[in-house]
Amino acid sequence: MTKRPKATILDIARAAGVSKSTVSLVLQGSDLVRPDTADRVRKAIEDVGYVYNRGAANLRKAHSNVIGMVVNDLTNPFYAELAVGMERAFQSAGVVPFIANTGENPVRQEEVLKSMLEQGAAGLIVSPARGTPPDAFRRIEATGVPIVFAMRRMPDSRIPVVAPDNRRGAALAARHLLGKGHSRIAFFGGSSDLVVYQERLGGFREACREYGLHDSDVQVFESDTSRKGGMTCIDLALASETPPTAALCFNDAVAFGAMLGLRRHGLEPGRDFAVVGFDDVVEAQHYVPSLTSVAVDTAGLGERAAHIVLKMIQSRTTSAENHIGAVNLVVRESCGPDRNSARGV
Amino acid sequence: MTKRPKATILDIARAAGVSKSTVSLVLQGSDLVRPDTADRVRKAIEDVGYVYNRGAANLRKAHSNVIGMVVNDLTNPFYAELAVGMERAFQSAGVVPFIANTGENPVRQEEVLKSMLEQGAAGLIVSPARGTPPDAFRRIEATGVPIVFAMRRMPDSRIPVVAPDNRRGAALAARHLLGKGHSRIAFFGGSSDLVVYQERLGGFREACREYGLHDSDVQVFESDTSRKGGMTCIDLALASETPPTAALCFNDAVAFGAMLGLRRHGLEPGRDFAVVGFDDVVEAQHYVPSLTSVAVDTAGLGERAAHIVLKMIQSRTTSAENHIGAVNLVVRESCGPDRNSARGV
DNA sequence: TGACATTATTGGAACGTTCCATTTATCAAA
DNA sequence: TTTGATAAATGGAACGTTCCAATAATGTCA
Repeated sequence: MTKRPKATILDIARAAGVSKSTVSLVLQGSDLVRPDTADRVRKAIEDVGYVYNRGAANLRKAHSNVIGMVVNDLTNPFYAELAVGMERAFQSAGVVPFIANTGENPVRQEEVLKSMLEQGAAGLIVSPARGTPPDAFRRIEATGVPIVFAMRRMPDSRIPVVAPDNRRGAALAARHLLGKGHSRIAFFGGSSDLVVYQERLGGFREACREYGLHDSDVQVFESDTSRKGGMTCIDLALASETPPTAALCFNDAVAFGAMLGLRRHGLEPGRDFAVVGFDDVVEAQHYVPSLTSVAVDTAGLGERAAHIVLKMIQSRTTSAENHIGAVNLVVRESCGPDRNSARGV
Repeated sequence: MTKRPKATILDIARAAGVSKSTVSLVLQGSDLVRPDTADRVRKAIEDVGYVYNRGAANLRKAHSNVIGMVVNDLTNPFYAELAVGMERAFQSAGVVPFIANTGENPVRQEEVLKSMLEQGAAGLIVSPARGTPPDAFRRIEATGVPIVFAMRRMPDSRIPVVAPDNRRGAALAARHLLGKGHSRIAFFGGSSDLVVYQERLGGFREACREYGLHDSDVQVFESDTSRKGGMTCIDLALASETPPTAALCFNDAVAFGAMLGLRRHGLEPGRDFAVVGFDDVVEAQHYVPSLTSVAVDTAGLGERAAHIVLKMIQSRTTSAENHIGAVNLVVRESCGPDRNSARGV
């Protein structure tokens, strides 16, 4: 419809009878311009329907104001929550972050990161896709753009990380299960190419050892970190010679899947088989039976990550402390009652 | 760390022993440059770790390649699915969309849209926040940037819309319930400031009239479009003098909430009270009881919307046909058996 | 009133790219 | 060879902003 070329700072200057420099000052909210002139300029801006050209501005300015968050799976409510936490922090800092989804696809991730960089992102928060090659972030590190990993991390990278205390969380959950008297216990879901997996499994194994189980006694089933993956795990577990009676799942999605699978086998989660999840997504408490899970304060970690990049940008550094968030086990129905009625709660 | 100023096209030119124009041509994949020269240039690009400055380019070029999707609530899996559908379409077109969340907040939405525009967005897909003022998009229309509404729309706006056939979907669901013999039936959730609400409620009422019910016979409870809202609705409904025996819910979130609420009242959804949702999010089939819902092909609509903006951008027009997507009722457990055992099915 | 300090305003260069009009290299045919 | 045509490469202006140095306007005080 509107064919007229978009208005620039010069058009405004003309309309308000001032120079482009003055308009620029007004745009930046400088107090070097007399209030009534500023008003006149603002009015002109309004009148011509001017839209600021950030691209042009960034050409001169040191910093752009775009911050990108690259997440591996937006359909997972867990990451959506993370994104929302970050947004909150950014909002109060007056910046609008751009979110991009990689759908757990390293190739897509590459494209997305490239695009963010080209757009002149001032900072990046990334939860890397599964299977990201080790050198994927070298390029970015070289550019000096502040970047932090959230929730997930790369094997040995100097990029700061914001994540929950996976090891401790898993140990907490495992101890709870073991304390209930389960002796054949399994770990469901995830795969060893994820650092998070190693941490969680590590914590799990640690707790098992504390209770005198050998590594060979605990069964571990890798799978997708999805509902489907959880169903696969339970199928395999129940088919084994000595089926476990309890499982800690890599995340809540896997746990939901496992519970679904149990029902399919005619077993009731909680009563016949104890299930514990990880992440404590909102659904966990509403599910039937409600899911015992390790709460990690997702949104809080998101906010934290946002603050860290913001600070990195401001102090133009590329390094920061890692932040390992506290975790706690929230016990609900899915982990069932004590097995060994002799023991305490 | 890296303090060296970032490389420009000129640095590459120097390194490759050509002119900046040649580098520019290579960057654009032009075939006007001799293959071996192109290779030399590409090598130089690689060597210096050059990152393309899209801002600078857009200053000269007509179109940028950023497309924004502004969604009202990313934590709602329904909208996350929508976003993913769009991404798929954009990906195969080689563009990286930027997602921004408004969290159902019109003020935030304003900021987000402004930012997208300033960034030079070539096109926009928006599902407007609840309570968006009627003139919120006038600014954007004036700029001539292609924009389409997805899932939600504004009262009377000429902006093209991609949405499911809400009226028909609601009618379908209501007829199913009425056909089962329910005569006291309610509509749960949503509020009249949403066009979608009016459409769904309209279809619902239409079906009720077909079955001889008066408008006064059907009970309507407005609420948040969330789980919490659903719980409120069921509380109110059960407290009424003539409680309904079935409800169509504004969306699946409300339906989940209603089912939760029912349990709290000692009633079993499906058996004691029929619940039908809308949108058919992935959880619907996994819930216990599984939720009968109106499927709208969310991701498909997302793709559709993406294609439409893409076409609008290409043909530099600001108008397009609306797209009303087909819907169908997927019957599961939550709507229970027939009431009147004399009747069919 | 003049001189000076202070406050407001301004012109021009620069940012990194694209695109057009040219120039230069290459190749075929005469 | 020379010529002409075609292919390849190039210099410079332009895009819309910021920032600096410089100028113009205003205010203060003797």
